[in-house]
Amino acid sequence: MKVSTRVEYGMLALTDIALHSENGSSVSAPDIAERQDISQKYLEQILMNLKQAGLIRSQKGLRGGYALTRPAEKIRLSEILNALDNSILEETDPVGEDGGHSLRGAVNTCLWAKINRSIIDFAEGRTLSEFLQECRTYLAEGWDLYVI
Amino acid sequence: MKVSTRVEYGMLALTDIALHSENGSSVSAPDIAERQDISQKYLEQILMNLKQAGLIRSQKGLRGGYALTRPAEKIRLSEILNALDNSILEETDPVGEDGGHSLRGAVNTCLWAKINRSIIDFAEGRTLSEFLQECRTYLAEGWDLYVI
DNA sequence: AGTTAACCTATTGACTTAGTAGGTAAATAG
DNA sequence: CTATTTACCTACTAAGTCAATAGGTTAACT
Repeated sequence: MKVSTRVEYGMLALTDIALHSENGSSVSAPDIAERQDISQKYLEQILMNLKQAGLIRSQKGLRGGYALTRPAEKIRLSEILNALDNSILEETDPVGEDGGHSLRGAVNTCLWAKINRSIIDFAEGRTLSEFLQECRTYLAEGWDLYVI
Repeated sequence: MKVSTRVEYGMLALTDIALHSENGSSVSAPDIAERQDISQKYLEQILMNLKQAGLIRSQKGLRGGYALTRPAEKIRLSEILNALDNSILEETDPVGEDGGHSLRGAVNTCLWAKINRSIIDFAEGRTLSEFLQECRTYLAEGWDLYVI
């Protein structure tokens, strides 16, 4: 499955913010864009999505930027995906125009609903902090994540 | 997650063929299109994909049509999806331009690779016949699947 | 007052999706 | 042999999405 750059950049941004903000300090969009090699203007739009979803808060002006509104343990992957992509976690409607009592309804019920359930369960069961932990593991292995 | 009409119609077509072909008889595209309410021309393209993938064989001329090349128990959902959609079961490349040793690589490895794994495992573990069984259950409950 | 950075809106080029359209080639029935 | 049926093939298109780019305005800090 292909993942959109919006989701990918959003994860990069959240990770960058989490790893760079010390005792509540903000991380600016230009800094994130520079470190993660993302178009700054595009990143700004993505950060707006994350803010609207309540995952980050912002501070204007010099030394401004973005910070998580909650500890990373309380940010679910599902929240991130919903903020950045309105289809990936969308449940298939098992009931079509005909009330679901059709072959089309059966396809949805028997297949897509189950695939979707597994994706949603995965996304709801994972948090940003778990991902950060895995990143730290990679860092310990000598990876260069451009984040420290 | 949104499923393409190509995949949806392909499943409908295979199901229709499986439920309508008796002792190896063929099911024609016009008949499938009529029963399942799909554009015939569009359906033809989809059936070509399924044929190229070796899931159905065809017979031209009057009383011609399509039939499964194998019993439904031996047709995996993963084969169907691969025939109709070249991205849904595509694995995320954990290694990017930089050899994967970046935050971007970590995102891919830690998240998408796992989500993809679960989708692929599901698709490889299921067959068309299991789906047909479920359809028959719905039929027994009085659904009108336009297939019998 | 000047700089920094967030916020907002519009536009664009490339690509994909979901078909439509118009044929040709082969098999069969009469 | 001919007409019909059906599969097969290729081109096109209208609409929508994606991934940015562009050009500003507003707020905060020094």
